[in-house]
Amino acid sequence: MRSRPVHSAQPETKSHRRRRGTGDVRLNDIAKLAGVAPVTVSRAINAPETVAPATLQRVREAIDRTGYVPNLLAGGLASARSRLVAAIVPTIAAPVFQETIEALTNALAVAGYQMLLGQSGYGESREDALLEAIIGRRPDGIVLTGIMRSPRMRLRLLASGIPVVETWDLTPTPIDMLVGFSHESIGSVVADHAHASGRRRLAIVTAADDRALLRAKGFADAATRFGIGTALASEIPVAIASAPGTLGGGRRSFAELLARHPTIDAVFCSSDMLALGVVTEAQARGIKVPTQIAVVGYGDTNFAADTVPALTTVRVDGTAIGELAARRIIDRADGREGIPPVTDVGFSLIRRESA
Amino acid sequence: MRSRPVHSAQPETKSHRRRRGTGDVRLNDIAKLAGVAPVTVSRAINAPETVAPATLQRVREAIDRTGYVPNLLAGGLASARSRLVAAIVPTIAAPVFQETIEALTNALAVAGYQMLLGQSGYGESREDALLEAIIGRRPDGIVLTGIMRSPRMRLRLLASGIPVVETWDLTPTPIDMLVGFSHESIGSVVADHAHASGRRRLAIVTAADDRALLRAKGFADAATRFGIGTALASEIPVAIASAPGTLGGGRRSFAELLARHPTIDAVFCSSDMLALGVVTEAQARGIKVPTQIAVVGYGDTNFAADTVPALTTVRVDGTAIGELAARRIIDRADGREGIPPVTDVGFSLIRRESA
DNA sequence: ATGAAAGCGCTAACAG
DNA sequence: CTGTTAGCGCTTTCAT
Repeated sequence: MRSRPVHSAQPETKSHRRRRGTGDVRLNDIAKLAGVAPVTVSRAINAPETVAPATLQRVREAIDRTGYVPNLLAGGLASARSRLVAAIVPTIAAPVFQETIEALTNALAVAGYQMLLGQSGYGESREDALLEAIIGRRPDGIVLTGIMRSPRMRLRLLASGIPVVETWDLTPTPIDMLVGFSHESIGSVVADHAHASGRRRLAIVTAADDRALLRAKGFADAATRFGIGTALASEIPVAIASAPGTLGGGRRSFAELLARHPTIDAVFCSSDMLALGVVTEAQARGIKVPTQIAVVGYGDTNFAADTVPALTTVRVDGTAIGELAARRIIDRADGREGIPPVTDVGFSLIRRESA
Repeated sequence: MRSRPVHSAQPETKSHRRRRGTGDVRLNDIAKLAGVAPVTVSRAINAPETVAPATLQRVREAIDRTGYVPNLLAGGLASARSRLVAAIVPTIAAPVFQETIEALTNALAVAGYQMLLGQSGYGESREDALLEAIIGRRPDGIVLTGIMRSPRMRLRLLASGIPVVETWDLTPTPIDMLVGFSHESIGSVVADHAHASGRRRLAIVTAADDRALLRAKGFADAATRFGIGTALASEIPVAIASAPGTLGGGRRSFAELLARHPTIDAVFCSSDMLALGVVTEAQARGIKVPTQIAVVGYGDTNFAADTVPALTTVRVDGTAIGELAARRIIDRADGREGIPPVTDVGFSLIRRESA
């Protein structure tokens, strides 16, 4: 089967005929080597403070000598704590979530947890299988980027009894816990800014994505309250690009928008990449940004400050979201009380040159 | 401890005083409901073709009725196959690896495996802990993005006996299996292209990253073979930006390069984002691309085709890498023979407008 | 095609 | 502080 060298020959220490797992040295072997009972080794590893220093020393030596790595599958089964947290993202390619995933992975690693990563963005049937596979691992928590909309899945998650943190959104009815912010508020704040800057013919370029559409809605609603929009209609012109937003998508959407509404003077984009596309297309056509048209992005991606002109955008602290999500799960696992079910991390409008 | 509703009350079916895991319904319960032995339920789930249709039917009904989800921790422990594959990336933020991770996750999910994600980019000590945690889960395979350089870690991986696939690089001495391509060849091919286009004063903007430096080396070596470089010296001017490469980093590096070597006529960048930065800085200074200076990127990121001018870049099929890596691991797990230890997926130079 | 028995490697519970 | 005992929930082996 395998053909690579293995640490040492199978020790026939114990049973009569048995199969054996990948690892060759077990807790028991360490116990024998150190001259203690297996439990003591377990304690030395998981709760060193409950073991006498001298014993600890002997156990540690035995571990170092053998290169023993505890089998966490067995540990998880016995303790009903897997020290595993599942994160479900629509797709790994979405750069907005990266900061969150990165912070989450780190915070979990520091606390001795591993992260199981799943992608949900492949239709209902696959999503069902994904959830099944995840629940089957009995993770100590599940972090969702974006709230879960499918009622079936929500029910399944609830029934599983596993702590769930939904993120990157705000909903009055979270499955369990939530760390996010209001997308509609963002749209509203951006519209305020455009209005305050004297813009009156607003438009939207957005990716076809639930949360992006929510921001667009907040923007459109606010604009409508101001009584502004295109020249005649009170409706805000919208161009929808396929998700995820790309530079090319931004260019094409802006071109399309311009063809239909040549007089627009501000565009709110659902991502910085789309915004950069709009700026690129504007420059290619000799339209001045921000003089003739203001452009606002979303995400404060690492290029936003260095484009020409520098992008005005909305920043969300993805790192904070990841860290808080980790904290919520760990607190639950530790049986802590009084964990806030909903946390709003807010956002900020970063004013640069493009608007 | 937990305060959310749980599926049903704890069934006191079995033991005298016992603790219980998260899930409430077990294989045994299904067996009783369906009127069969536990093994039969196990078979119905893992090898349905070995069970009589009528029996299968009854078992499936029982599963549907209860919402039973098998405990994979227990299954993994008993079978010594965890159906878990670990992927280790330097950081999640590196966009080049996204395609690979995405393809890997999918290919694994389809085959019934889950992916454990770990970040190595946080220094030796953390890397050690990471590896320990991963090995402890007894994954059926480990995929490394980039080869592992630390000898300690290489040894540890080897000793674990777990199948390993190194990716995104080519080395004569892989730990186990490898799916990658030659970074030096890329540099060499780009230098050829620059030379063939009549460029004679070449320069490099690179992130401080092992593989990027390898491409830079290939580029510099080829240029030296042509006897070209700056006006006098045969050394190629290099500006090093901190990893990961950003648009701002590209702008600053290019400015620095220009200050030292005002006559350069071609720049090879270690990422498309850096290349976009170079183009941006050039435009801000009124330097024409490609007329006055040619710019080549790396990655063929989704914006490369749509910038002005469109970026000439190097494309690597990250999806193929991910899929092949998954295949290698699954083939190993299935005990297949004749798995190629090294696979070179190659790359291609995408000629667009910037060079 | 189905079942009985025996663990996989670890930890919780209850002493001492 | 340390040990004994009894599983965690599943799959393997061997038998029918």
